[in-house]
Amino acid sequence: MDIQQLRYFVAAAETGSITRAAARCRVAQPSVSQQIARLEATLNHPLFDRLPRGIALTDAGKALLPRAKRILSEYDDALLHFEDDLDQGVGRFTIAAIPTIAPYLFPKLLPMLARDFPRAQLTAIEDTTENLIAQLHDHTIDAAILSPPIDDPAIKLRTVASEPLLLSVSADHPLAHRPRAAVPDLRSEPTIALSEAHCLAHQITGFCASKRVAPNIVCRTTHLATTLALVEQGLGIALIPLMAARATPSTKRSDLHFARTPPTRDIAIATHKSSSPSRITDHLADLTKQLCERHDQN
Amino acid sequence: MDIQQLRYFVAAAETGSITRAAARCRVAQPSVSQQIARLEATLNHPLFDRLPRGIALTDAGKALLPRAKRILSEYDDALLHFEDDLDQGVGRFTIAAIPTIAPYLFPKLLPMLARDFPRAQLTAIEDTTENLIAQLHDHTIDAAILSPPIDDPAIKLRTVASEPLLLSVSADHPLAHRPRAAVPDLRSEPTIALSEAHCLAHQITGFCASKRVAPNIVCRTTHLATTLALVEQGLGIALIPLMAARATPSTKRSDLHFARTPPTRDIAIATHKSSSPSRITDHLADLTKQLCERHDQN
DNA sequence: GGATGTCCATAGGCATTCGCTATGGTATGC
DNA sequence: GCATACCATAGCGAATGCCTATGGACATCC
Repeated sequence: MDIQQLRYFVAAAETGSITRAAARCRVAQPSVSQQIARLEATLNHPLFDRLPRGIALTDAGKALLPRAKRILSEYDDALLHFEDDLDQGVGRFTIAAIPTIAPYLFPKLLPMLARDFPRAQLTAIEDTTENLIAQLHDHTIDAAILSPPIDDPAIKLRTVASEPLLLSVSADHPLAHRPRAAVPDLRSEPTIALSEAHCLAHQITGFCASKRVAPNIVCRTTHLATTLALVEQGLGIALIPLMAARATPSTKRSDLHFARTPPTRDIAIATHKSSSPSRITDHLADLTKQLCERHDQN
Repeated sequence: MDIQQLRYFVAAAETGSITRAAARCRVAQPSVSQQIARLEATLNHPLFDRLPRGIALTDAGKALLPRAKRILSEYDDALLHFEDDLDQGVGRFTIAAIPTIAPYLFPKLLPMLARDFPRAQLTAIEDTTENLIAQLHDHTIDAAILSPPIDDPAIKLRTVASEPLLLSVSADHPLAHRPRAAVPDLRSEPTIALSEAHCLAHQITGFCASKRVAPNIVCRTTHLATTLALVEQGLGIALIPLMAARATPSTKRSDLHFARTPPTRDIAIATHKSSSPSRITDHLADLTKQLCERHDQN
């Protein structure tokens, strides 16, 4: 039983004649005879009564007809709408971001992506850089939003933005009402840092080292949200990304831009090098860029 | 693009490997490679990225996957449920009856048939014997309930019942309170007859001729319902089938059985000789027989 | 870094299948 | 009884599908 046989069968059922079915299908009459005979053999039931003037469905033929039509309609739809589906990004896509990005970008990003690709089946994942790279390797995820550097020749990076890190202090901290922060402010102040599982922790460490500042780390948290809460309670100061400051505004905190040579982190879309271009990934990059630029403007 | 190719495609997408897909489908690996390559060629898009360790879906592959699954599921369901459908009488069936039967049997018969074959798509037709025979010939209808004789070698008849004709008179007619009717009662009484398009009219004419009675026909109606209405108004008497009397009881009418040698008509299921046996037709015959016998018992 | 293993693609051979033309058989209708 | 309409069968050639064997690319292991 294959598609062709079903097509011949439906044509014969609808025209009531093998000859007319052959004409409709643009083949010779014996081809239809043969395929219908073969179909009857595989189903082990005659599908038509052979009349002197054409054919008529048997009970078996009547039972098969609606199913055959459904199969053919699914089949034809597939061929007809495949290109449209492709343009509209139909299919299952899984995107990911690191924990210092996901909670601040996904709430805006995912609805926008779902709006622009309403027929896509989107899944979002949050994990560390290391795990995301591994998942890109085995193609569990299609794209990851993370922060360079990534030292893996199999990973393709598209840097879409660069965002400053701000100095976040409690509202009643002496620095709170200064218009700008400066690197020396970091010195000896009690500082809240992130766990070293996060790349942001290493980026901050690198920045401090380059400025010859050794921060006085009094606490390490496993998530930026915790860091912010601790800052608000006055337990210390912290360097936080712009998107975190913008996404979780608070009157109990003051987030200061650095006056000069601010620390920054890049935001990049990572994909596997062997993946072919993807409309959704491209659009993900565009949207991420837009969102980061919007943060910068305010 | 055929079923096999789609099956290989889905297997490859789900296992992430052409080799594993081949194993799952119990064929050699090159067969899967080849069919997927062919599928990609017909769709004009690569469906997989070839990785050093397996394969991964492209956007095109992701778009095709849900449609491929739907096609396969319809296809597999068809093969799996075909026999069940056949047993349950799935399919479109058209049954018919002549106008002196249809209004009295169909209201009970069709619901019973629909109950016993809930998945059948039933259509009922009412037309004259002549037209029904023609429709049996071109297989527009599957079976017809009518009354013999039918003189057509291509039509197969199953006589399922024989019902008496009753003498129907107005409630205030002198005959109304007689327990039985007799043939002489027909003589010279004003009589309502059916149009000669109905076989019942001919059957009655034949009966009268055999009894040497020439009824005094004062009116011909095109439908039994009209005949009954006229009888109730006292415009004349009429011979009506038992089922009509039972289905439309009225206090304004009295329907008398004949004491001896009552006129009768047979009820038969007509099918085309070249039709193969049909569960629904068989059951139609059973139900018709039951209904007629129920009339007889009351 | 060379050997090994894994995985997919390609080549060539074999059997099957499909569609075609030609023809036969059967019932119908004039 | 002949012509017609319709389906089935036969036989042929082309195409297709699956197979085994092999090649090439990349990763892994010692």
